[in-house]
Amino acid sequence: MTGTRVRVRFAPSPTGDLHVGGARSALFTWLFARHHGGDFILRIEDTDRRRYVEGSVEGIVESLKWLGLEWDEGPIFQSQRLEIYREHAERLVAQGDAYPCYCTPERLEQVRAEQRARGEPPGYDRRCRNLTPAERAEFEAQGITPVIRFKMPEAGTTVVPDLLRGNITFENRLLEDAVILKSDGFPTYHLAAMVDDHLMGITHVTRGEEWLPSAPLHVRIIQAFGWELPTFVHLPVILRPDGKGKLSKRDGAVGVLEYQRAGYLPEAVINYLALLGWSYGDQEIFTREELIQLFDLKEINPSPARFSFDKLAWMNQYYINHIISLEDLTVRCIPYLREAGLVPAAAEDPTTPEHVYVREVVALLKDRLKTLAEVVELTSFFFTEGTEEYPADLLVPRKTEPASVLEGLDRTREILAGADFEDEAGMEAALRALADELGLKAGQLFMPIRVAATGRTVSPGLFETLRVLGKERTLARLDVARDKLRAYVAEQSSAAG
RNA sequence: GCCCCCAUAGUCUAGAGGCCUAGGACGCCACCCUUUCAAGGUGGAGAUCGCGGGUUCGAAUCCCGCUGGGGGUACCA
Repeated sequence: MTGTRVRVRFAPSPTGDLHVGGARSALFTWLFARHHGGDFILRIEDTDRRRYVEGSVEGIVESLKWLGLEWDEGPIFQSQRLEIYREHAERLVAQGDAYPCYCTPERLEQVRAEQRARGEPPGYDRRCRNLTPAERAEFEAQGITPVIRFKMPEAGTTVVPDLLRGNITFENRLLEDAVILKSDGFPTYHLAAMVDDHLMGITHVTRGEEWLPSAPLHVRIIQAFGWELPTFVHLPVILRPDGKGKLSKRDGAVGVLEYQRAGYLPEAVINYLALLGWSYGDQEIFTREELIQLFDLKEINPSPARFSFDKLAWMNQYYINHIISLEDLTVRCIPYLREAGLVPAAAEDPTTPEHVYVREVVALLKDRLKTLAEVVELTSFFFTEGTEEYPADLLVPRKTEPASVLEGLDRTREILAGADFEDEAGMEAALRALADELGLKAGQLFMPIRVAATGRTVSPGLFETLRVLGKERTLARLDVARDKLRAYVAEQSSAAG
């Protein structure tokens, strides 16, 4: 297969949102294609009408686009290729490699039940494998639409070559005659995927490890057609954080689009997913280009890995704090702030004062943001006239007298009224001196100011916050705080007295 | 039950016979920085390399068995 152009595909079935496991398969496949300058094809395996979920194709497409995994061909829908699969199934029947089966679901279920009762491995008993033409005609006369089953050899072994695990040998006698064409005329995965992979010139079949048990069937089907085997790469499954089974929707945020909504960066998600089963020495942070250059399917660790929400969250924060630029972060935060109604549309234009202001705010949050969505909660007070409502006692730190806090705020207002708000160091020096004079620790003075200015006890650095807030709003908020505190002190003393 | 895959700290992993007194990262703990929260810095706890046999002068690395975990066992993918 050396010398041929690499062609790979991502082939999800439209049964729901694209989840992180599927996204990782797509990523590995895409990286391999890009590394080799090959083709990445998107194929939709919609051959089960019962499990089809409306809108999931759109979701898959949106997810892949968001992650930046662009495809070169497709999406190709298997449901539009039914004729192709039917012809191939008929060809196998004509060659004697497949046969129509008229057994009812009820009979199959009964057979399985009996096998289980006898402790035998369940499987089709091949009753229709050797029907006489007369028997076949009889079933046809009854109007039964048959399924087509593939004839597995009854003895010997089938070897599946897997890129990550080497040759895997299966006993043919333990394999059954699987259905390849259903009675509704749709193919099963086994037929459709093999036919498409061949017709589309797929060189490397990347798919989840859950396909390993049916791989010998696939090998036999391909051989029955006389086609060349592709390179099989069975990617390890992703396990739940507790390791108990495959990761699934029940385990929390698992859909790719959920991460988009929660304010994760696609590059962080990509980086995290790449590290789940693949590594490059001690390096952990990779640009997309580095990933393309360094990635190799052969180096994938075949053991299943658990999904860690914690590490993904860390990765996202790391990208926000250290990788992307301030302007980039600003641009990405604006949609969240817009949606919350905190900033005007003008902020989207980088030449406007509104945009510049958002950037100043975001600059203060760059080291604190874990997700983009958090920007709303963490910065809302920068975009409103006053602060949100807060209880008066929030202004009084532990082990501090309300009266001295009130005095501190009064004096602070006087000092700040005459201060240059662009001079953070100057404001800090003046207020530190004030704290000294009042016999307070810096924190005992700074916390009330913080609460007055922001309405909360957690915020960016105090003086940069004041600078961005500006004198007018700061003084107004200090006035509100002083009134609130005076009322509180009065209430306390009357209660005490 | 049967078949298949996998097996280094709580988690993701480095390691392809001697470089390993097993390296990195997340998480955890402590200290430093410090006006809160983060970020950052320094240090720490945490792995008899699942267990038992081999092979070898020498094994986390090779072989076998066991155990554990995972996957499959559909007219689902």
